[in-house]
Amino acid sequence: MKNYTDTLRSHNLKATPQRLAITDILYAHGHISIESLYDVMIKKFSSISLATIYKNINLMLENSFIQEVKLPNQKTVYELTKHSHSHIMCDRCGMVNDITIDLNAIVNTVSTLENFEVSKADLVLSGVCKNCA
Amino acid sequence: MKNYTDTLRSHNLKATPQRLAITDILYAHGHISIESLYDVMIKKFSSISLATIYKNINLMLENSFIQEVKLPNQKTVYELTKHSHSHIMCDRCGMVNDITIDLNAIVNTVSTLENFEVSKADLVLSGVCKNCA
DNA sequence: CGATTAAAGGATAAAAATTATTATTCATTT
DNA sequence: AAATGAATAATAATTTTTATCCTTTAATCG
Ligand SMILES: [Mn+2]
Ligand SMILES: [Mn+2]
Ligand SMILES: [Zn+2]
Ligand SMILES: [Zn+2]
Repeated sequence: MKNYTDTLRSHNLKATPQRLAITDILYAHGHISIESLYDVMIKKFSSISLATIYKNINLMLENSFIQEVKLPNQKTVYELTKHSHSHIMCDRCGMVNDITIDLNAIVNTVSTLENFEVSKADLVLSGVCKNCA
Repeated sequence: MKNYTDTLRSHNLKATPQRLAITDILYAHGHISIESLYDVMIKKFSSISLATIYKNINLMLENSFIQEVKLPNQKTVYELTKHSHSHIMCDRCGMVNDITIDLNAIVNTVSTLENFEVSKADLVLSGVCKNCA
């Protein structure tokens, strides 16, 4: 398991046990909601406050250490920041996975056609995963 | 201005003045948040309850009369259900506009490559609009 | 129409989610 | 090891959303 101490520090975040745990959990789960994160954290830190979760998640968001993924009909999930990518989400089991798609063609089309300077593309494809099919 | 009485009824919703107003506002604004919707409604119905807004929005969502659009870093907005489309959102002024893009190629690629049965694609391109550029 | 009835609205309380405050504890620097 | 600024836990406060209860009203039918 990777040690995120230096990564946290490089984002101007002190490497506390709680933050290292949050990071490990994000790494292990890929995508996780505040609620689930708290459920996992409380097992390691029996007296952790939900406010600590929120504060850290918000701080990490501000520092772009993590990013949020808003999903249709489901709670927002968070993940460690990685290369730009899209998501598939299963309506049956709730699974969320990364997918890498080239959206350049679309971005270029919109840029010129709409005269809109695109800086980010958030795409979520929902449907039924292979396990649930 | 279109009269939505029959449209509401066809979705099994009684055509009350409040609902007709909500519908008109959605039509006029295109995309609107709960908060803004309430601000506009209170001008017409000085004693309307925020709960009525929520109840109606949730009902209309269930009946697919309207749909919600989740946006990065901004509050969820709602719009009248129309043909499937994507959105551009300006990070400066908050503008949200519809765009029509053919995502079939992408959907097909993902379907086969990931063995995932796609039923919906939610795409939001954020950046800077022409007015703010 | 005018009565009937199921549904909707308004007021309000309650619950859930998020943010703010503050004393205490801890990570980092010296 | 001590100092210090930041993070945590506990808690309160705020915001957002849903539930309840009673009144009002839209739709139906004679
Ligand atoms: Mn992801
Ligand atoms: Mn739209
Ligand atoms: Zn599934
Ligand atoms: Zn703009």
